[in-house]
Amino acid sequence: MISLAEENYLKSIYHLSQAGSKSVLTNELAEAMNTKAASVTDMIKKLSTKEFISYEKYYGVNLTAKGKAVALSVIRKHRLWETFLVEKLAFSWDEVHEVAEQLEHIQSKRLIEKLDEYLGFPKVDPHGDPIPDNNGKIKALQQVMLATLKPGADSTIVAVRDSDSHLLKYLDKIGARPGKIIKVIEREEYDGSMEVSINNQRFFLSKEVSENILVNA
Amino acid sequence: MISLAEENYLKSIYHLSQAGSKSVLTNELAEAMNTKAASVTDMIKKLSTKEFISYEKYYGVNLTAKGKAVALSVIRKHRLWETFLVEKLAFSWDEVHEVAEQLEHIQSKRLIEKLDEYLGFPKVDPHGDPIPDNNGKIKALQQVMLATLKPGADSTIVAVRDSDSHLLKYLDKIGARPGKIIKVIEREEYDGSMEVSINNQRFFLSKEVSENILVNA
DNA sequence: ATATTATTTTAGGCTTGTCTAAAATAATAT
DNA sequence: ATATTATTTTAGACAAGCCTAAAATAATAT
Repeated sequence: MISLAEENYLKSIYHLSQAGSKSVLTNELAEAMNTKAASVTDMIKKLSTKEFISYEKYYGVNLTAKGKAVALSVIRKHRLWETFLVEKLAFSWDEVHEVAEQLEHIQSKRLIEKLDEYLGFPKVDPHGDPIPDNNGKIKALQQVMLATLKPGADSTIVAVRDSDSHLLKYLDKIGARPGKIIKVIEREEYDGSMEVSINNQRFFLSKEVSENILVNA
Repeated sequence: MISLAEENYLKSIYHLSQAGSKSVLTNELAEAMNTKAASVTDMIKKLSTKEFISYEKYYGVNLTAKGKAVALSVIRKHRLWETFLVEKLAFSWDEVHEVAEQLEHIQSKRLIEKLDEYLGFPKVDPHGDPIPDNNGKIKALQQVMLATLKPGADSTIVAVRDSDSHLLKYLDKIGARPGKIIKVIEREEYDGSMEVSINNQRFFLSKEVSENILVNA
């Protein structure tokens, strides 16, 4: 008995608590959920009563084991559906997110088991993000922002952080996909931009872009 | 701008108006939607304002062209997803309905186009029901209830009316699937039950069952 | 240590979709 | 033609999830 809105909040809390290691604050969550702080407080209370999160007034929230399990199950579904859309329906990389946001809420254990099997039990989704298993176990990838690499370093792209469709389209165009090798040629200190090579082609990436590309540590 | 509840109402109205040829009455709809007449009246007003139905107080509703288009689009999605579940994910016939009830509300034109293509542009779903095309055209099958056939007649099963999972399981067990040939051996007048043969095996079917099996006219 | 600023919560209200109980209307039986 | 019964609508209420504006609390600056 968990609503769509509740699932989305739990998923967001999970992602935000992965980013920083502290409690997730009301305003952070409001921004992530595209809503107002007051609405977040309402929902937080509900989730807390249902014991999906622990909540200390004015000091943010943390997922309980129960809440984390829900979040990971939603993420699992999201990533399996994204894989399906790209591998089977020939969606391109940048088109899948919105649709997967809907599909992730379909309730049917059997469906997800069958889908997983149909896809050959994939370990990562098309963005390179790991797919949690049936028990909510997820392999933490050793990933760092491309932005942090020094000139001369080369590394494999494992994931893209933002799911903004303009970014994904751009990355697709220059061939910056998970699995690809990327090499840092030069880095400008004053604005954090860098020149890189992918497939033996050179590109300039702004700091915004290079912070969104995650590579092997 | 159409909600899940609205889509479900329109779908139900469509199905009910296929069954009988008159306006769909509030109580019929209430029963079909598993809700109360007062709730139906509320929703009917909203759908009427939005011009999905025409509504005469106390005399029931009819779909407008606009409303029919929505209903058929939902039905199209439902039937394509059912086909996917059975053909690709190896669901059995009787398991798909519930899941398809959820999947039919996913909003993405592109997804449905791709799914249709992936399935090879099927014309009927696993229950033998026709799949409306992209423009909402649906081929009306010439179908009659098995219950109306006379002894000696043989005919091809084209669809099953009720989607109750017990019924579907039972029909699956005796091999009564769309495409199969069924022959009426004998019919009891007093209770409407009949003896039939499928795959050269004989079965007794109650009137309830034989009214739910639809065959070629 | 206190004042200012930023964040969070509370209070009260809105919409959607549901409900029950009562009133209105239509259908049916005498 | 009128009374009874069945159906439908109205009225008023409620939960979920959101909102704005105001109040409370925490963080920060002096």
